[in-house]
Amino acid sequence: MAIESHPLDATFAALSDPTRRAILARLALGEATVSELMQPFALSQPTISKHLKVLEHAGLIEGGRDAQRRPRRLRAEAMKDAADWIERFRDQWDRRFDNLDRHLAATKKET
Amino acid sequence: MAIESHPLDATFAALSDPTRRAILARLALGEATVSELMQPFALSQPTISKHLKVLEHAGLIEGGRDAQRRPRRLRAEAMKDAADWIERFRDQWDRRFDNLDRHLAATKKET
DNA sequence: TGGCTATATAGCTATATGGCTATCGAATCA
DNA sequence: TGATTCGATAGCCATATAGCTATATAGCCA
Repeated sequence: MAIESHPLDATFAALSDPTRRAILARLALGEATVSELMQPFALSQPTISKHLKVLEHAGLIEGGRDAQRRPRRLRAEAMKDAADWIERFRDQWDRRFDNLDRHLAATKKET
Repeated sequence: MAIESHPLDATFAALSDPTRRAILARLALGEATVSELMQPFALSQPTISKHLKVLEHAGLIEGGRDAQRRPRRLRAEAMKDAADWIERFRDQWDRRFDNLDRHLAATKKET
């Protein structure tokens, strides 16, 4: 691993777990407490809290407080950074540009 | 981890490493051999090969063969799947919708 | 105060990951 | 053929991660 890690490392790593993606999908509908978030899963509460910590570390969520509850909500900026990185490849799939690219690469090799 | 893993797990996990993202960026310009791909990094050849295997397993690249060379090229479909997943959150950042969302959540709580 | 509810933290285990060196296999070239 | 080049594979190590149970902390309520 590199000495210093890029913010996108943590973002994409956070997105690589299905439980965390489901949590994010839920939070897209509005903020939710830990109890609410753990509801759909057959996982222990500490496990969910750990996932939330990963998401928070990646900047994908943030937490408030409401008495003894710690409602989490989405932070869209980190998601946007990930989206922006992927967007650079858009033309490669959008316009079947990958086929064109292969053709160009093959053509260039001949010259 | 879940018993069966979603394809997106591997895709996002592959994207979480800066070396692999750099490799993908390079491949966006056209296909390249292992020797060419390892050039920008202070990493051993087997390490690069391992990264390539991760990318291939995630469906993000594919390999051809040209004599004893194994040129890799991008596979845009997997990238598109990742993009599509993230896109669902677009309105959350695009139109400052996260602020509106918070307002709605707060309002709903009052009723 | 005492007890209940909501969440965090500690500490353990098993597995996955990223790095390395050493070595093998296959194709090319002299 | 033999040497060289390109790349894959094996095997090792250190660290990170996902899960668990047990326990601690903090706020609310009777």
